[in-house]
Amino acid sequence: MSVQQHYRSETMQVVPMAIGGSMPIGLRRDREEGALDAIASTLAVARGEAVCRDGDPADACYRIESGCVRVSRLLPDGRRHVVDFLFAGDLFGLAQGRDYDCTVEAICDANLTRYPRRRLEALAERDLPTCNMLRRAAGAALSAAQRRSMLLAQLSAEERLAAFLLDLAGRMGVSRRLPLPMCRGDIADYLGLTIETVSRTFTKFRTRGWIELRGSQDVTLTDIDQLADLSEGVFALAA
Amino acid sequence: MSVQQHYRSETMQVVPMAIGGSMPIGLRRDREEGALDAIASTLAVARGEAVCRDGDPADACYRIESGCVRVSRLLPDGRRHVVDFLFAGDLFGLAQGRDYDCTVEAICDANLTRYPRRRLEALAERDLPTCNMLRRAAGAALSAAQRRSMLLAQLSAEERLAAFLLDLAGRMGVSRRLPLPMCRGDIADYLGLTIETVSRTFTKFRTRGWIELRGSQDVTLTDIDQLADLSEGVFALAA
DNA sequence: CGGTACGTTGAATCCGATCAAAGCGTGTGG
DNA sequence: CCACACGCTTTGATCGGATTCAACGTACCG
Repeated sequence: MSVQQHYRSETMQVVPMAIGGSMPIGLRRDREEGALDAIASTLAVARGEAVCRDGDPADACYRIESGCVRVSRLLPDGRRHVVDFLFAGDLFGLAQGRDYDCTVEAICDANLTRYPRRRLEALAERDLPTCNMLRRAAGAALSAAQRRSMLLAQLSAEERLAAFLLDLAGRMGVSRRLPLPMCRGDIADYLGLTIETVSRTFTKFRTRGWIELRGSQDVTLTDIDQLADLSEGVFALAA
Repeated sequence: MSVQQHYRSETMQVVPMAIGGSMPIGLRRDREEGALDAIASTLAVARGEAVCRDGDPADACYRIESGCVRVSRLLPDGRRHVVDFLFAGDLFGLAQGRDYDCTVEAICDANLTRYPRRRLEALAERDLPTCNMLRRAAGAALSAAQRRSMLLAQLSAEERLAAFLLDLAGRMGVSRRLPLPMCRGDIADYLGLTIETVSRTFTKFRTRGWIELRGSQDVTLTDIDQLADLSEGVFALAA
C-alpha cells in the first residue's frame, strides 16, 4: 500500500500548519491570484538562514514555493519547540499579534513569495475570494494542529515517529523513499522527544525491517502497513 | 497578581479551539449578527448529553451560549483524547469533512445556538463580514492549538496542570476561585496524563500552598505567581 | 590530519504509568 | 433513616519507557 493511499483520506490537498495564528496552507494558484500577485514579491533563502525571528515586527506573510522551512519557538528556560515544517504550497506569517511569535528558518534552500501583511489583510477584508481562501486554509491548519495535539498527548515514541514518517511522506508527495530534510534534533523537538529516543526508534524500525536507512537523512519506508498500524490512524481520522 | 492580568497579554478575547477543522471562537454579537441570526436556532443540552458524535453527518455548527462542553475523540485502540473544553462564546462544528470527527458532550447544562452548516457556509461564501469573522476565529483557534501542542510536547505534568489552571481561569473569566466543570479523567485526557498523575499533582500544589481545594471541583488559586512561573509562559507567548 | 557537528549506542536514572486498595459523596432503595 | 452501592478521587507500591549522562562513531571541511 502506498503512502498516498493512506493519505488520500485527508482533505485532498496536503495541508500543513502555520505560525502563531498564521496559517499554513495549500494555496492554489488560480483565478484570484491576480489580486494576490499584485502585492507579492519573491525571496530566496539559503539553508540555515532565518526568514523571521521570534519578536521581530510581523510585517509579512509568506508562501513556500520550494524547499523546506522550520518554524520554532523557545520556552523561557531554553527548551525549543518545533511548531512545524513547511513545504511548497504552505503559508505562514498571518499572525494576529504585532510581532512574530516564532522563528522561521530554511532547512533547505528555499524560495518564498512574500506578501506584505497590511496589504494582505486589507485585501482579505474587502476581497471575498481571498478571504475565503484564507478562511479555508486556517480551518485546514487547525484540523492538522488538533491531530498533532492528539499525537503528542496520547502516542508513545514509536507511534509518534511512525505517524511522523507517514505524514511527512504524504506531505512531500513521495510513496516510499523519503529524503528527510531535517536533522534528528529537529524531529525530536517536533515530536516532544529527545534526540537519543528518536535515533533509537529509527534503529528499532530498521532492525524490524520497516524502514531502510541510507545515511541518516535518506529513509525508505519498506513496511508502510506496520507503520500505519502503529500510528493509530492519527492522520487518517478525517477518513 | 490576578489571572486576568496574566492573560491580558492574550488576544483580548479569550479564544478557545474547535473541533476538527471547526473553530472555536469568541464570536461577538455585533452588526452582522443579523445575517447569522436569520439562520440560527437555539438548543438546550443537559449535563451528560451529546450534541453530536464522531461519525455523524456534520450538518450544523454551534456556538456555546452558556455552560461548558467537552470535545473528544477516540483512537482506534480505545484511548480517548479531549480536544478541548468550550465555554460561552466558543464555536465548534465548522469541520470540512462530511462527518464530524469528534464527539461533543455537555459537562454542564448548556445552551447552544445552532447554525445549519450548508447555510452558514453559503453565507460565508458571499458575506464578507461573516467570512472575515470566521477567518479571524480560525486564526485565533489555530494559535491556541499551537500553544497546546507546545504544552504537550515540552512540559512536565506539573507544568501542564499549572498552565491548564491558569488558562481555564482566564477563559472562565475568574481571578482566583475556579469552579472546575470537568472531572479528573477529562483533565487527564486533555493534558495527556493519567487520572492518578492529575490527582497527585493537585495534591502537590495544595501541600505547597499554591491552591486550595474545597471538594475536587472547587479550586482556589492562592499563588498564581508560582503557577505562572511553572507554566513557562506557554499561554503568555503572544505577549 | 585535527576539528566540529551530528548520529548512534550503552548504562543509569527518573518521571509518569500501571496495578491495587482504600476514602469519600451522593443517591437510591429497603 | 440507614445501608449499601456506585462513581469519582486519593494514595500507595511497583513497573517501565523515555530521559539523562556518557562514550564512541562517522561525515564533512578547513
